[in-house]
Amino acid sequence: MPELPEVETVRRDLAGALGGARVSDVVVSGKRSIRRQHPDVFAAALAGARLESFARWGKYLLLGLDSGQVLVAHLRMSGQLLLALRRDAVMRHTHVRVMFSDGRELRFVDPRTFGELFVTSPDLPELAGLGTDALALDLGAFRALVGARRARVKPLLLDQRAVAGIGNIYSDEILWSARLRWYRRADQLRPIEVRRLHEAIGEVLTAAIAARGSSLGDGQYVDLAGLPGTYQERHMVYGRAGAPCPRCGRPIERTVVAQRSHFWCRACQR
DNA sequence: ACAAATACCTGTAAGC
DNA sequence: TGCTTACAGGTATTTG
Repeated sequence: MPELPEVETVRRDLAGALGGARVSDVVVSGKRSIRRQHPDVFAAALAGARLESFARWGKYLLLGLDSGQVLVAHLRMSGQLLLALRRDAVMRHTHVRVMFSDGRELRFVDPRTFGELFVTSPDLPELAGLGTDALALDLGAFRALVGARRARVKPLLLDQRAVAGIGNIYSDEILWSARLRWYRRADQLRPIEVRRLHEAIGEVLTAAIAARGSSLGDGQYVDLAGLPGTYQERHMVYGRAGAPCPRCGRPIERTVVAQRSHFWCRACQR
């Protein structure tokens, strides 16, 4: 579910709420969420540590600890990080509770259990191969990347080894903004089209962050306080099959690309 | 060397 | 009112 804008929203919330907080205890009730290491190893690495920094790389959250290690979180499709008080009722699908010495706690809730948390060293060996963050790519680097890839643009935007952070919602919004069809080959885009695509990535992701991300009808993405974002109100194509294109009025189409829904406008995407 | 299919899960909505 | 099916923001692995 969450893509770069949603993860960035949670990152900012965490930085505002938990800077300097000290972990007193960790409870792992769903060990599938801690599958890269033994839950006891995970808990021991966190116990007594203080949260010092809050970074993001693509869709990964990187919480730096005063021990020098890093708590890594990926929400995948249905994961949520929620700030609670220890006395608050624990909702269904809560798999990990990171308790702080001041009575607050960070809860990892994840119905589909695809998400995960782990503690690792600051060189992040598990993230080797992850591409440059989508908001850190300047035009020159983006040109070099795109020019070297034969892939179609939509699969390329979704490939986290190429560019990190873009998922199914934002790839469609970006392609609509750049007026490009999904199947255009990256290395065959004209220079002006590469420029439009790069600009669209920055504009769409930045606007979505300002709106605190997209929350769809099922309420799966919420911020640290459990509140939804509002960027779904500004989706131009995603989830709007049959509705008029905001640019030209022709109906938005839905087609299946690489087993995922793809929303686009036949008239103004070329 | 690729792309496509599959697997991992639960919840919800739509169709019958 | 059920019951069945399709689909969902992601990604690692297997298959072709």
